[in-house]
Amino acid sequence: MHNSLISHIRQIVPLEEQEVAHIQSAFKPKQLARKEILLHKGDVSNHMRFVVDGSIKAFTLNKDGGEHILQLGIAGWWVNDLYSYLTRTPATFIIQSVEPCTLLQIHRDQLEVLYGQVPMIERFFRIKIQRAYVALQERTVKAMSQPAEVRYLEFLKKYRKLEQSVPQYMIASYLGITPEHLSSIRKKMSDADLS
Amino acid sequence: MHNSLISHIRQIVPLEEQEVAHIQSAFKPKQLARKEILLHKGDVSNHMRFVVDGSIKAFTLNKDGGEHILQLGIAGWWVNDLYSYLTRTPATFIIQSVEPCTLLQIHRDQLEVLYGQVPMIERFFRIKIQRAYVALQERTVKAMSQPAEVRYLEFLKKYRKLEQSVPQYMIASYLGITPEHLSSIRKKMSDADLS
DNA sequence: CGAAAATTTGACATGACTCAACTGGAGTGG
DNA sequence: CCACTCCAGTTGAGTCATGTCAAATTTTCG
Repeated sequence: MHNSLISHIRQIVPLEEQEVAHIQSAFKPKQLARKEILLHKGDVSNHMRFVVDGSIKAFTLNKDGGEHILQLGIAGWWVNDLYSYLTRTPATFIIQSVEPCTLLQIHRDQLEVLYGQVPMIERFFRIKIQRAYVALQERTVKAMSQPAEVRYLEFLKKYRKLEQSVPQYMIASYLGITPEHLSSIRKKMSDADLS
Repeated sequence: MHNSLISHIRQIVPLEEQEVAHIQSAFKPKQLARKEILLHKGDVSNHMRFVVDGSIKAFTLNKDGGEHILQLGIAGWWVNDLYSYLTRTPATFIIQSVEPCTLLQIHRDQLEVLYGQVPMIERFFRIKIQRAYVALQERTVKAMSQPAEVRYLEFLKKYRKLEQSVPQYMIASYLGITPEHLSSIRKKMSDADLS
């Protein structure tokens, strides 16, 4: 069984050995091929999803068919349309694997049962959701106040691993710029390095 | 006593008459003069705050002293550093009145008591927080994908009243652009109207 | 009324996008 | 193993979006 989820949860809340067993049987593994769609726009998201391996994205499409990536996920990350999950309303995002991907997911109903067995899990998710909210606030402020180059540098600092796991044009989409523009930023940076 | 809070809550959850009384005694009115600071950066936010009248903003300062407004609030809105409130950590935002302002606020401890008296209130806040999250997601995507003129037009449609209640340079800050740029967008729009 | 703040205006510089062409690597089928 | 194709990434030219700065004008508030 995958241990990364357990150690991930233990970074935030303590767990008894017996509780670990409950968690491991409540989460179901899910394999995704490359570019497989996990959640379609308009469907209700009924699972919380943890990435064990591979990479995955959550995005919207504009009317010209262009992607706007809201979330990128690799090993150790949660990916979901949280609003759809919490409110049982149709998803506004599409969730799709980038590379072949292994997830652990738990259904909403099963999670309710798990809350009874492992009370700490409720705290764990409350904390994760709060952190997601504040991270989004920070990203919003920065998207509006900092030029793309600065945002890219911060991205590199924070998500070094992610940068190596997803193609560059998706990072551009995540940053809210065109692939060409990101390319020119990278060129400018490497030119500056040589001097 | 102010009734706007009660009718606001009743738009989302039903309330008995007795519950209304509990709510009204749990929330305390607070008067603010113009430009009065309600929450300093670094303090912990201990209240949920509902605007009865006037206008108020939540913002960060960059190193040059420039404001970045994350939230604007007028009558009928909630304004808070939600993360600080939820996690009892130091606030990253400053909350300050724009115009003289009347709030109704409830302390965290008092809210716990109120949850016992009026269970619907817990659902009410859960729904409000979820909506805040999805609104922020939408704003983030649009900040990165749409030009300032489009964002301003959407702002006008959604927040007509707000536009008349706060100075233009704050709207520019909320939109993530300079006051000069917003001014030129408005000029272009009014020029186009005449043709 | 007078001072301070907010808004407008215009000239200029930089950021970012579009489009088109090119490069280079990863399959794929012969 | 080679030629071919496809796709990601790069490059450059031209254009539009947005920021900076300074000055003029209007509004607000004491």
